[in-house]
Amino acid sequence: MSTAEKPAVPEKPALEGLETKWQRQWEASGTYKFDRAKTRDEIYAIDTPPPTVSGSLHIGHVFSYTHTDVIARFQRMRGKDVFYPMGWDDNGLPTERRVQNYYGVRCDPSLAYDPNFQPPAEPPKQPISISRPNFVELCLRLTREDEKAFEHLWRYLGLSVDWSMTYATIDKRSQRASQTGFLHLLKKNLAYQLEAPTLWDVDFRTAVAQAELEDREREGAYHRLRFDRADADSGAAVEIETTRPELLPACVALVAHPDDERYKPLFGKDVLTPLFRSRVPVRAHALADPEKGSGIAMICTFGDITDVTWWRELSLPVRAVIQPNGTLKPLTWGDAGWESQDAAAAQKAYNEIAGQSTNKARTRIVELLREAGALIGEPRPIMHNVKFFEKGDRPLEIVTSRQWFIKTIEFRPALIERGRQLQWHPEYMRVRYENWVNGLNGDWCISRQRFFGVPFPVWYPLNKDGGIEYARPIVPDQSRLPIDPSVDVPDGFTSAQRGQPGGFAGDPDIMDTWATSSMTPQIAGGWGEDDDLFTRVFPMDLRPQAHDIIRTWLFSTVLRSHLEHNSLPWLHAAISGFVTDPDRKKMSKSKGNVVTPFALLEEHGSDGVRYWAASGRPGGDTVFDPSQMRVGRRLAIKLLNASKFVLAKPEPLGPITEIADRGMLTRLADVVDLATTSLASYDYTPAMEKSESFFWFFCDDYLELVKARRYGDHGEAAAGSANSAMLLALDTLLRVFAPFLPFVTEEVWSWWKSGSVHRAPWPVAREVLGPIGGGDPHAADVLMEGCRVLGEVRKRKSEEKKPLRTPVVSATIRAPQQNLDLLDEVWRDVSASGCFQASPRKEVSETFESVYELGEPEPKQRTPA
RNA sequence: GGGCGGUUAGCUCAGCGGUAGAGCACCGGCUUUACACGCCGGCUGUCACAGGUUCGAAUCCUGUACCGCCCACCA
Repeated sequence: MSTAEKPAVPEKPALEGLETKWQRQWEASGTYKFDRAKTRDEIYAIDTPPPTVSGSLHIGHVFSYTHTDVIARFQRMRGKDVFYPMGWDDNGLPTERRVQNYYGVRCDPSLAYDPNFQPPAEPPKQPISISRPNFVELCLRLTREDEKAFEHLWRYLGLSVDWSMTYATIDKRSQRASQTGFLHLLKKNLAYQLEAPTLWDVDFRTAVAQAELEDREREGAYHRLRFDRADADSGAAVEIETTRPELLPACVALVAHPDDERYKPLFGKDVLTPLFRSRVPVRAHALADPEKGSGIAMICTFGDITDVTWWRELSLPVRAVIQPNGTLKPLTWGDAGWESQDAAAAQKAYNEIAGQSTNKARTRIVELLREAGALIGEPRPIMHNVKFFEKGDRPLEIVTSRQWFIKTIEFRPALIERGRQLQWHPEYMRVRYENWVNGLNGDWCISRQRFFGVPFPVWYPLNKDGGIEYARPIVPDQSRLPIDPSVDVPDGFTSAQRGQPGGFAGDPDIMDTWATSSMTPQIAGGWGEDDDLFTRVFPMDLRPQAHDIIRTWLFSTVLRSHLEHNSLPWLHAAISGFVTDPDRKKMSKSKGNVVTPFALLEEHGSDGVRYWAASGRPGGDTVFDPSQMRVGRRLAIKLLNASKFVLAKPEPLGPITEIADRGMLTRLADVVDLATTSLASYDYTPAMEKSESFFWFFCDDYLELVKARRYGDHGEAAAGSANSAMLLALDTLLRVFAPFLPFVTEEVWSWWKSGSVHRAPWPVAREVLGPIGGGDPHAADVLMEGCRVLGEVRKRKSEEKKPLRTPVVSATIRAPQQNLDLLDEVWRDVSASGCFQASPRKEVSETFESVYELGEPEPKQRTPA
């Protein structure tokens, strides 16, 4: 299938419509179909990031997914069978939130399923409460719509995905993999359940993981409070500073540094909390910072993570006041755990804040403290960082609840080692991973008190009194997975026994979205259900992703693979940066600076947008820049037109003998080598850049230089040499550009070749140099000298404001001997291209000060051949 | 507080030990038989700053400043 009989070169080639035309053709021909008959070493497997379908796609997605596609296309042309599925992340809170707003509904798990429920056409002001199954149905309905829109965009962008291999993080396969993985961990005692203080979002009313935290700067204030000594004989008081005085009723101790001379005498002694008159000990702990506040802090259950550490390490009692909804719980002072030297006064004070949110309670308790004389001075306003759930609106609290955890902390050294085995692109991103692993302060909490997600495949027996026996979970046989314990019944029970004493109860929680996403290599690779496929693709070759989710997605995937398979999930991680606006801020929906990607693809062409994306180096943030897209579009158009010119004579017409042709191919071979090296090392940017600059040289200098000869001005052999050389160059260039500009290269390829350029072999220098018997650096020097002189002539004509076809009547070329010698060898082409009417005088000179005398341009052109 | 990137022409960036580069923008030309969605030419810089290594530094080392980001037990 060398060349077609007659090339179908359009009269006026254009980019418009190529996206639609070729995405259809690729689908019809199965161009990107994965061939599962191949063995692991013949396969290049990609663990695609499943985009969150409930969010909208923005230009950042187009940017980073293009990078992956460039690599995929390169590897495919290198002969690998590319395993490139697409996933959709439809699991979790973002979907829930979108469904709530889109349909105007709220999930109420206590309601029964209504098979006839249909959401109203317009979301009502007052949300409708619906059952969990109804809610999940709406989630699935909406995500299906979103997924269609995403796929449409991806196809239009030209991602070379095998679209028969999509998965969604909520689908049956994902649920099965997710639940299987969980049960394995449970069996190996690597997953466990614990009632413990947990980071808690009071609006979503769910536990969240450390990886989902973010700091936000908020106003706060230092309040200096006086604690009296409990021993009657001592009047000396202790002063502490706190930003959260409303937690005073939850105070269980004071703490200072063991070496702090100021407080040493107090260690082991008791003090009384103001207002509530609870007796609490003064303790020593190395985490207390003598420089902060007054050097002594109050420990509450629980104000922050440090409180949890102190509480655990000092074996302090629990005195919790924050409820799951963020308000202070009602309680009776004087009861066990709530001892007070003056229960009546404590109760009176507490009643002022009970049931209130932390903010309101804070305001009120400050007034009470002031009245009681326990507030020293006035609160001093400060700005400080407060921990938030990244999707939340109010500061996180710490609430004690029963949650599932995956053991993480004990594997830190092994995980660091895994990170070192992984090849990072760019290399410095490894540091972020190590920072994260080293900073972990607890096991991974994977349970969420939400509705749309993968349920825990666990039931619990109920004892005679109907109490849940958490210590004896009932798990299903693997063959039953996936299951929903709120619907399915454990073996040996009947559904009538649900919730009955002596019966069973399903675990009500769902898994954190990352608990499922951390298994994308297993899900996409068919782990547990198509093990033949799995062994062919796992461990995968590439995980492409952005740097903001190293601590979540990348980390958790490495962890799960380490625990499940004792291996890395992939060999390479390619980390892309962000798209920023011109002020260097990340473009995001919340900042209101996003641009709809589809409009950009239509305006600049997918190839144009991909060109801009490919200019962003791995790991580097890139400015959103439509002018670069225009440059890419121009490049694509230039490819069409140059190809049309080259393909005017689509058959090689003879051996490549002319020196300019040999020089051009020699330079091209260098470009091929460089592009290959750069792409093979995941550094696609130089490949694009060098190919592009060579191509413009090819068009504007080389083609102009040999044009006349190619038209036959110097005989058939000379014309044939040019023709054969430019055909070979075009063939090579189309393949080099194919990963970056898949549409235009495929279009041109179709004019004269059969099959897809994207299945053509990646070019190698040997093939380019074969017809000229190897590289010829001298020929390249000759070519460049010819171009240099041509440049001088053009400059002269431009300065004289004359057309380029203006003849050079006479010339004196001054240059070093070496240059003059080179020029001699290519003079015929230079003379024709520069319109020299006579041979120039040549003078040896160390400087280049040639003189060109211009004549009058010929009024009439010769007719085309 | 610790760390990672970055700082080169108005803009976006390449160069990473040997006389400062590209594209865009801007200005001036040119209907040249592939392309006016084009072509030719021009203008533009104490390579953030300060030291050091070197025959020679944008390039290597040390420090400083600023920008962006990551991490941290921020009472």
